[in-house]
Amino acid sequence: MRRTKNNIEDEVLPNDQTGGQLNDEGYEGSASIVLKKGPWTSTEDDILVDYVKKHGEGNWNAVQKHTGLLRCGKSCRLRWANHLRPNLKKGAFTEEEERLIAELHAKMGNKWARMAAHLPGRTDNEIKNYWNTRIKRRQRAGLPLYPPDVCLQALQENQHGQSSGGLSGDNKMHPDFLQNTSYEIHDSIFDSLKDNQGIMPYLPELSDVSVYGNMLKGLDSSQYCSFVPPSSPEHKRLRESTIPFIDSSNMNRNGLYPFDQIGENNSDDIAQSFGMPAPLDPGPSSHSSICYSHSLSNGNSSTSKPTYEAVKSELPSLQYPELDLGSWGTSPPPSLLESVDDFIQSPTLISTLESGCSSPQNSGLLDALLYQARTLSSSKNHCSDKSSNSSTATPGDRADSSALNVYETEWEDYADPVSPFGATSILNECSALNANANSLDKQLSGQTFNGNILKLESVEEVWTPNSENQILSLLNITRPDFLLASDWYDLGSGHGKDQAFTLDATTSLGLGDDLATDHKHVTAGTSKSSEVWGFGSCATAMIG
DNA sequence: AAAACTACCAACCGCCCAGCG
DNA sequence: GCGCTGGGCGGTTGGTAGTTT
Repeated sequence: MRRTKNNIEDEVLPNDQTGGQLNDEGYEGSASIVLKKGPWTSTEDDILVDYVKKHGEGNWNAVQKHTGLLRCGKSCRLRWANHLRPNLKKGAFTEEEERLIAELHAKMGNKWARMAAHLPGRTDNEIKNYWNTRIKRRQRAGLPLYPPDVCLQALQENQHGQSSGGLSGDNKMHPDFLQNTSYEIHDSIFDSLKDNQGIMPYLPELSDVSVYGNMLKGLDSSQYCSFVPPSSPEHKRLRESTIPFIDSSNMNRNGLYPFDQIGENNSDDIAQSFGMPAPLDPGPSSHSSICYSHSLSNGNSSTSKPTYEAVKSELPSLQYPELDLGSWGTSPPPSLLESVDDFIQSPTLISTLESGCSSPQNSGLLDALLYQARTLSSSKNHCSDKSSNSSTATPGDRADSSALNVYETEWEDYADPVSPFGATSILNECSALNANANSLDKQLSGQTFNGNILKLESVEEVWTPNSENQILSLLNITRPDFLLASDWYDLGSGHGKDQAFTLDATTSLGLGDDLATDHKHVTAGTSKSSEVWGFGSCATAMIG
């Protein structure tokens, strides 16, 4: 590609390049010099290589001075590091490398440079691009991003590592330590499960944001399935999209609150809104001020300690993975965090929602819900009653949604009529909340999901029962993310995204395996379906 | 066969951070 | 504390190749 392009440029640009270099050579300080951007030509490469041979690496800004190369130092550095330095390994990644990348990503998250250190001849950028492509490809194929054995290994290592102290709550760990305990996420997840009767895998038992975030991220994909180091110094890297504290002004144009602004307690509420019991009584810790840094999503750590600053999420290139259950095969559900950012950062999501909730980009919430539902159902067989009639769900579900029935029609257009289940209940809630969150605040308080926090502001600030903030919890499900998860299921339904979505949404309603089975039936015929739903057993097994 | 579309990928850019003087 | 430099990472761009119409 580039080579080709460069070759072409070599034919076209040399005069320009060489001429410019010659003319300007030695006058780097001149304001008239305009550094070149874009693809490198072979001539430029030669110049740079010669320079490095003579002067060695480093001091890249001097390259232009010494060679007249019209490239900035950084460009020279990148060119050298990514393309010109010796021992670079070109070509497709080998299976061994792929596996290693998966393992490393499970441990490190999106620490491409660190991963590259383990892959001689490969660059961070190369790995990143590969991974991002992998995410798309595998998710599209309905395959788990991480090999099962990698996940298991991660889990084992994590558990082993955490037994020595756990990481939760300590985001000041040295990166190396984090790396060594890179699987703490899993550990935390499962510890949490154990401690909490395994009811709500999402709910971090501790106020460890990273744990929570990673749990949400799950084992799904790249960042979605990455066992990102729970914490790292990089929480500082919170950048753009810092969302100020929640207030009405933060509602988007659709009247939806960005998930980021929702307090952690929402998860409980959300779970309850689906007829789920309050997953956990996290105790004081649950109310601990937690700022779920969205940065978790991209592997950047997160801070497990409470923070009072707005946080921004950093997502990998593929921030809108077309999640499919297959990717869950060995992992916890994908994180809601991604969905949140996606929603916030991607205007297309809004439009998509408006156009029918068919966005392929947001599935985190549904994944989470599905995961919850399955976990819940597996842990509580009695919940299977719900699954028999999803649309009606349990009285609790009904009760939760009943308040929202008023808005049911609003979502009819979005609900797939084919759906035999109560997917509409979710939709109803979504619409209801969306339409009149304030009015429902009191009604539904305590009935919203739990564990679906994407990005949290300081809980102490955000979560104030009976306050406006409480509304936010309800609004969790109003997020388009929640409705836009169809892509996960696209793998099974093929063309029927809407249908698939509806079914899955139903499943997410705590309907459990029965519905999962139904869904499986619906998606039958595709090799993906079994894999997708294999997740349930896998997740259960892991939880167990 | 050709156009249109899509997926993939290499490469680059911008922002940020850490280290150093 | 400030500026410089190197480095990391997310996101984007644009070309190529494959597929579909």
